[in-house]
Amino acid sequence: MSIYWGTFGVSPLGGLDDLSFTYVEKLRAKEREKSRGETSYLPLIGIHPLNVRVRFAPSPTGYMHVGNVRTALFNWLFARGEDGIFILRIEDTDVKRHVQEAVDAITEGLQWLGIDWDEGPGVGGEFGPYFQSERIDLYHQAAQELVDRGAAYICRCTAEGLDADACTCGEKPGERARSEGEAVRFRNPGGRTIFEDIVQGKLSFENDQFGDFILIKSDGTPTYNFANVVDDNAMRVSHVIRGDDHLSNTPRQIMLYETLDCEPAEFAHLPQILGDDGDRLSKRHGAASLSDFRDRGFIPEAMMNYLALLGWAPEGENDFLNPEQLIDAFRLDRVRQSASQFNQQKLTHLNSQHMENRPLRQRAEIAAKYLARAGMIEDETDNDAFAYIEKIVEALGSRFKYGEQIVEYGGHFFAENVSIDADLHSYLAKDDVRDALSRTADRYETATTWDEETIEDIIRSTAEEFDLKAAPLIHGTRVALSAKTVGPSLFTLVYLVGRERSARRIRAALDQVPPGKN
RNA sequence: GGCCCCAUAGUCUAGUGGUCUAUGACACCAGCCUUUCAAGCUGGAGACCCGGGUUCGAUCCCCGGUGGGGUCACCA
Repeated sequence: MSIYWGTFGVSPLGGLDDLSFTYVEKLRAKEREKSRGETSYLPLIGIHPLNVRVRFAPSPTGYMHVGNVRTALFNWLFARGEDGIFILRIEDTDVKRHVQEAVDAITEGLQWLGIDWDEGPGVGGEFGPYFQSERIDLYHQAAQELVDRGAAYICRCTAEGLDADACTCGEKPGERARSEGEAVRFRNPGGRTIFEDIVQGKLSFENDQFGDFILIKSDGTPTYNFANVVDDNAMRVSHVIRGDDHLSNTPRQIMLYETLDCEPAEFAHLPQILGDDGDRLSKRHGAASLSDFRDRGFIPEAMMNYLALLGWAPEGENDFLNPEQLIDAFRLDRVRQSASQFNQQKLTHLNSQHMENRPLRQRAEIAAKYLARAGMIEDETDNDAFAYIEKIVEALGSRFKYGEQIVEYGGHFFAENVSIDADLHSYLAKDDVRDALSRTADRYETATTWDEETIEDIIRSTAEEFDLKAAPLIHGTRVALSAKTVGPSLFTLVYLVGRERSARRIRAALDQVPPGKN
């Protein structure tokens, strides 16, 4: 008798023979008895004595969909919170050759977000390899084991026009091995599969509906469901946390666990993430890829915070959490069952909150990067330029909510002139304002000191001189200097634009904008 | 269509068989602050999908309906 796959046996894959499984095994046997006759699996939430081992198992598609990122995040939060192991496994059985860039997109995305893995590409681990394309022999071994036992059979029917029931080519158990061009089918035992999903609750499926599904395709590669179970078992995965689009794969997988004499993992199926229009999130929504957000200057801790809030909520009323707090607060059994829509406004809000927690220097570095990218500064590492950027970012304060925004709010600091849109001309139309503006330009140039106090004094006293309130002069100055009605404190703005340049911009603005009727 | 899942404000959500007159956040509106905007503070508007049943009492439990979603591959 060969027990390659038994939980207690010596597995050629895992190499561990852990007798501590005995306790839970007994309890589960009891549960099984209760649901006699049916293929039933009821996990024992809360008393699982195994170490938590979870995995994120993406297929390398070339980019990181935010839905997948959220799945990775929940796995990671759970692992970190339970002192467990987080595994990264690449499901590339379908990929003809190893696509390095596609794998890089995954690892770089995770690293950027701050998700690290204990086993997987780059770090190894004792349950490797962690690329399915390198585990093909293992799937064949497992499939042959099932064929030998009569739990699966070799099928050489052509794929076209064939449903499993019509395939009559089942051999006697153990008769021979699969040869080139043949598929291996699972012999569906029928009955029902009942299991308790940590998120979705108790679920029940009729097994017959899945037919005799394929384990090994005729080209020799394993199907998703089969490779998944073989790997999850070999890697001792204790909890399978994945999107709920896999819900109906679960009974198939549990059947496989059972016929392989393995203890199924516990399952937690996460609800979908939808676009802001309620449709499935896709490229069409502009930002379905993690890199879209990274490129626009959203910061990882905010992204993580927001993603964690999709389908899950912490206890209490505070949802502004850093990664450490998320790990602390995260509970798998508090995950919701219904889909949620992705809301960029909330993300933006959280991003600005997390930005405020970053030291000025870091915010300035972010700004420098985007200014350089937009071609507004030559060299983002230049010290003088950086010192200036720091002052601008400081002045902008909470207005600077994510990286890309610096171009809009701060771009004019790096230009000689600004162009004033017609709808802002009214700020510069009145004669008394124009005269006062002209006067302040002169006074900037002749001032003996140059600081914000001096600037404020010039503006307020000039306003008085022309019998104006300070506000219209202030507003006119802002438009003349920045071509905007919003921005930092005006006196800071003048100071940062600089003495000569402020004077030049004011005069240029008066030239550019024709006087209007008072 | 079969199977499966889901249903609290525009969005993300908390919540319980009875002070639920339903929690918090984003967005929205108003006020305060202020030179503008942002931020902040204060206040405001805004929701338990529908119909039955169980119950003294249902947002909560059960059934049905409706709506939404997932899945039905030799894709993952």
